[in-house]
Formats: sequence, C-alpha cells, structure tokens
Amino acid sequence: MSTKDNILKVSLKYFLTQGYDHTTLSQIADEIGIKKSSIYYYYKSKEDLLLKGIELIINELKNTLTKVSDPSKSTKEQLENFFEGILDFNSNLSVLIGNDFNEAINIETIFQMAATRFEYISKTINEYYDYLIEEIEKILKIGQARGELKPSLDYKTTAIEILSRIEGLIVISSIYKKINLSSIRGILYANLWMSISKQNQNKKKSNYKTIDLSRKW
Amino acid sequence: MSTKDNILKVSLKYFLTQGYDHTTLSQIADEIGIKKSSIYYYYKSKEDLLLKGIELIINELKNTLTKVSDPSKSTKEQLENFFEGILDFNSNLSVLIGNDFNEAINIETIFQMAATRFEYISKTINEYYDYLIEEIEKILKIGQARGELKPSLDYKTTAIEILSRIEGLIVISSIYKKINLSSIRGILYANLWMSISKQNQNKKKSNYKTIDLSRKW
DNA sequence: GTCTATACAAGGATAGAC
DNA sequence: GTCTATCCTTGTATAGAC
Repeated sequence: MSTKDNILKVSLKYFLTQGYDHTTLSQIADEIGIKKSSIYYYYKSKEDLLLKGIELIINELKNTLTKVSDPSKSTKEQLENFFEGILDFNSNLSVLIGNDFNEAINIETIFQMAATRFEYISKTINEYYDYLIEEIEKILKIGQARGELKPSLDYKTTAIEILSRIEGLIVISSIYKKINLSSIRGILYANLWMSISKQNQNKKKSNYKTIDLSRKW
Repeated sequence: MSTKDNILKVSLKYFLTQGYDHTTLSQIADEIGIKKSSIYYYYKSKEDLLLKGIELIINELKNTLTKVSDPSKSTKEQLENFFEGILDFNSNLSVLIGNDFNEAINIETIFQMAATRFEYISKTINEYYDYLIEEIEKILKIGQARGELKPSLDYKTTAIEILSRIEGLIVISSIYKKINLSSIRGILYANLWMSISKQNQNKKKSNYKTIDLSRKW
C-alpha cells in the first residue's frame, strides 16, 4: 500500500474510533513510521484528511450496495441484500480498522460531526442519505407493483423506517456491548420483512416463529 | 440559576452540539460571562464536567420515563409512553440547548465517546442501557402474560429491536435534515405496535391504513 | 519523498490577589 | 467566589535541508 493510502487508512481508523479532534497527526505518523510533517506532502491539512476519509467510506459503501443490487431478484432478497450489505460494510470497516468483525463501527458519528462543522462536507453527506433513501424506495416501489408488499404501504415513510432500523441497530450495537450484532441481525431482518410484506399469514407466521426461537442472542 | 448549574448546562450544550474535544472552557466561560479559571472553583476538570453532564442526562431521562410509566395501563399505552418519552426527552434536550423542539439531539454520540475513553463512565452508560432494556422487557413480559402481544415473541430480542428502532429514529433525524421527526413518529410507533401485538387482523389493518396515508412527512 | 527545526496558537490547569 | 497572570504542553502547520 502506498504511503498516501496508508495515511488515509490510519487516519480513518483513528477518526472513527477516537473522534476527529482527539486524533493527532503525530499519532497517525507514529503508527505508519513517518514524521508528521511528511503527511503534509500528501494532504494539505487535517481537514483534508477528514474529507478524503469520508469520501472513501461513502464510495466504498456505494460500491458494496451496487454489487449486491439485482432488480431481477425478489423484493425480499433485494431488501435483505441491502440490509445485510450495510451491516457487512460496517463490520468490514471494523476489520479494516483492526477490530473484530461483528463489531459495528459507527460511521454516523463522524458524519454528523463533519456535517455540522464543515458546510461543504455536509452536502456530500446529505447526498449520501438521499442515495440510501432512494435505493430503498426503488426496491419498495417495484415490490409493491409486483404485489410482494402490503398495498397500503407508503414507500417514503417505509424507506425512512427501514433506514432508521438499520442505523439504530448499528448505533446500539456499537455502544451497548452486551448486544451481539451477528446473532440478532437475521431475526431483525425477518421481522422487518414480516411487517412490510403482503404475507400469506399462516405460512409466514410459523416460519417467523421458528426463526425467532431458534436464535439466541 | 446558580453559576454552578449554569456552567454545567452550557457545557452540556456545547458537548452535545460540537463534541467534547471541540468545546473549550473559554467558550463556556465566555457564554456565561465569567473567566475560564472560575470554572475550576466548581468543577475539578473538563472531564469532571463531562461526567456530571452525562449523569444529568441519564437522571433526567430516567425521571421522564418513571413519570410516564404506569403498569395499570394497557401494554400499547405503556410502550407508546416509553417510545414517546424518549423522543420527547431528546426534543426537550434540544430546547434546553437552544435549538428547535422537534430537532433531535443525538446523545448516543457523547455516550459512545465517553464510554470508550473513560473506563469509569463506561460503567454508568452500560447501566443506563441495561435499565432501558429492562424497562422494555418488563412491559413486554406483562403484555405477553396478558395476551396483548404475539405469543411467539421473544422479549429479549424484541426489547433490543424496539430500542434500536427508537435510537435509529433519533440518529437519522439528527443527521438527515430532510426528515421531520414530529411528523413520522406517530406512524412509526403504530407500525411497531402492529408488528408485536396480537392483532385482530381485520380491524387493525384498516386502522393502520388510515394512519399510514393520512400522515405526511 | 522524508526529515529536522521551528513558528505560532490555543488549550487545560494552577497560584495567588482581591 | 471571581479575577489576573502565568505555566506547561500539545497541536497544526511551514521552511528548508538532504
């Protein structure tokens, strides 16, 4: 890996785990084995490092979601891939950073900080959320047209609900260590699907029950 | 308000909106109209201010939830009061801080930072989440015994799901400004209740439909 | 491309006067 | 209880040698 990429990766690691302000350039340089002044050869400021880091995260996540997106699949599968895609991305980020897989990294924190403090980054982040909401809405619209979802569903509201359920899961599991993300994500998606799908009541209910009780958290 | 309380309130305001590290004692002192050295007469360090601020938030939230808690009410109402209680608390915090009501303040961010950086605060915060989960579980257990909830429900998993749905809503609405919390919270609670209650399918379904379409976000 | 040296500012914290 | 003065450390950033 090039020094430039390495600097960015290590910066991101500390920004995400310790916060932007608490991270110092010396810390980053030390870990790589260079002097902090060398960072300025590649990046014009600490703020620049933050922006590049956020852009990296967003692009990586979009790539991940594009990769798993497949409109030919059933709505259930598409949504599941989306749901799992975001969670996996968080877990992978955790690995990139040197933590456990299955330990979620909370990217919302750095997004919020950057958005409130740097006007021009705020734009990037809002577009990111627009993108996520739109992707979910797209899946829901098609699913509803195909009759796979409840006809009464308002897909705007539902998209927000789905996104907030995913984000909530990440946030909670990153703070409250007693929750094991990997062991509950399956059932939580099952519950989500149950609540929006035009289910065959009898069949699905028994299915749900099985999943529910077979899992431990 | 006493100078001591005022310092704490203003500190909290900045810790929550700008982050702990980005907040300076001069900033706090300036807003109150004192010198920063005077802060040390009341608090022994900036870290002390953080701890006291977090304790204040947690106690206030517990008070709010205790106030609305009433086991004699129906499970639906109890859960709704809990759900709304947390959201209202966030909105009230926003007001305390000088922002709009209906603009959620993300207390998770400061909790996470404090928990990862200061071991002894981590304990306080974990107890707080224990408390929240227990409260929800209590309501669910009674509700299930009374036959108001789906018999297949695993209340441990469900409690986590409920909490993560609430937190997710707060986080999303605090970052993504296009979401208006006040206009969607009602329907999101209705959806939540729908998914866990032992519903009379026909009756509830039409009810749900009405709520769903009458609301705009 | 990486280093040493250094400028400059700001933050937390303490001492002691009033 | 609040202030002034000051200490000490650390952070970002730049200049310029190699």
